[in-house]
Amino acid sequence: MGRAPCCEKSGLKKGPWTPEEDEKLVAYIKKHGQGNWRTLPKNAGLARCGKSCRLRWTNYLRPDIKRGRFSFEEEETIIQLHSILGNKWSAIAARLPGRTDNEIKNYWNTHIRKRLLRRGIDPVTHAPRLDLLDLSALLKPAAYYPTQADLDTLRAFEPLANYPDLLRLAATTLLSGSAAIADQQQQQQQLLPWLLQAQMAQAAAMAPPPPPQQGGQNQFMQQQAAVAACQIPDLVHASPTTVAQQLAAAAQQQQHQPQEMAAAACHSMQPPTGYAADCQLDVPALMQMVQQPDASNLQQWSSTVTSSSNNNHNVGSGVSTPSSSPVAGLNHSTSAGTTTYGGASASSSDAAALFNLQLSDLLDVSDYM
DNA sequence: AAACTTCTCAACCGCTTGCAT
DNA sequence: TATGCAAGCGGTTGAGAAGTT
Repeated sequence: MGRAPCCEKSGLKKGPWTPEEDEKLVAYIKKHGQGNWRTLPKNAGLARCGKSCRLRWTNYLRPDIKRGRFSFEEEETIIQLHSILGNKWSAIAARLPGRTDNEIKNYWNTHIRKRLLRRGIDPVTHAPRLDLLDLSALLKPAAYYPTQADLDTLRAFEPLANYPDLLRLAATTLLSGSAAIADQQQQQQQLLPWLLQAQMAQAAAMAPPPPPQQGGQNQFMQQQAAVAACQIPDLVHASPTTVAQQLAAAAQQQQHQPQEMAAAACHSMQPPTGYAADCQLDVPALMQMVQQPDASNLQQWSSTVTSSSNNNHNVGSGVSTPSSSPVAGLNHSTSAGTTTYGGASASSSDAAALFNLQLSDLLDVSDYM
């Protein structure tokens, strides 16, 4: 249907409001109240469109608007609400008396967003930015040659080589353990479980919109991601049902608004209150699991994810290895302490040497920059 | 002091939603 | 059910302020 313009385009003033205009608008609304913004300008003697009047009133002239800097409490509230609601500025503003959605949006974009980025937190997902991760940071920065302890640390990660996403997760945990800033460390640790969920939701959402004839297949793949999420209850103590429901719901919307859906799916997974959640990543359990001879649980999970990511769709993780990455072509298999990469075999005792070659290949950071 | 860059935020634009007919 | 319209929303813009060289 054709849409009528919100106001007549000709003869209406635009741009900054003058004190006289403000006065007219305030006087009129005080006398007649709000409502019918279309006819208000004419009745109030203003050469403005109704939309402009409404905006001026709601964002600036309203008597209950709080002016001045945002308090620490307000800022914390905004961050927490944003982690839950996303860019729903009006919803956030509804919980901050005296603040307008426009004001909060501006404050977010000019202050909070930058601060989160500086802390290494993605302002969209509120998760640590894994794209900035580098496993080399696991080694002591000052040590040109890694110590035996460093190599042992890396060796412990060897079984994860076939699971790039888990490798990144574990790396994040280790990095957070050595972080200089205490609160950042705590935040990263608390965020990990939620991050795992969010990554999967994000990946499902970011998958290219399917052509009409392939819609069913795409939805199937996203459902598979949800199923995969449910298959790691030993690692992520969250409600798998909830995760699956959220992913499935998100997948239904994906055809229309993939970006918004991603954000919604991530936010709906509510990272822990001030990042405290009812789920926890059990890193020791993760390491124990991957060090089992057959690592069957991980294999099962990983194969479920990867089997649903054919046709170049990386459903398993938001930061899954791209198809161009060396790992995509790895012919990997694991068995009793031996890991095979593309036909080459190495025992655990050779892990450190092997990792020197493989880790950099696994973490192709440039793909995410 | 001038020129330039960066930051801030009020206002606008275009789209969506919800309601009345 | 389809249409028209008002109101609301979120993203973006651009002028002025503030900071830097």
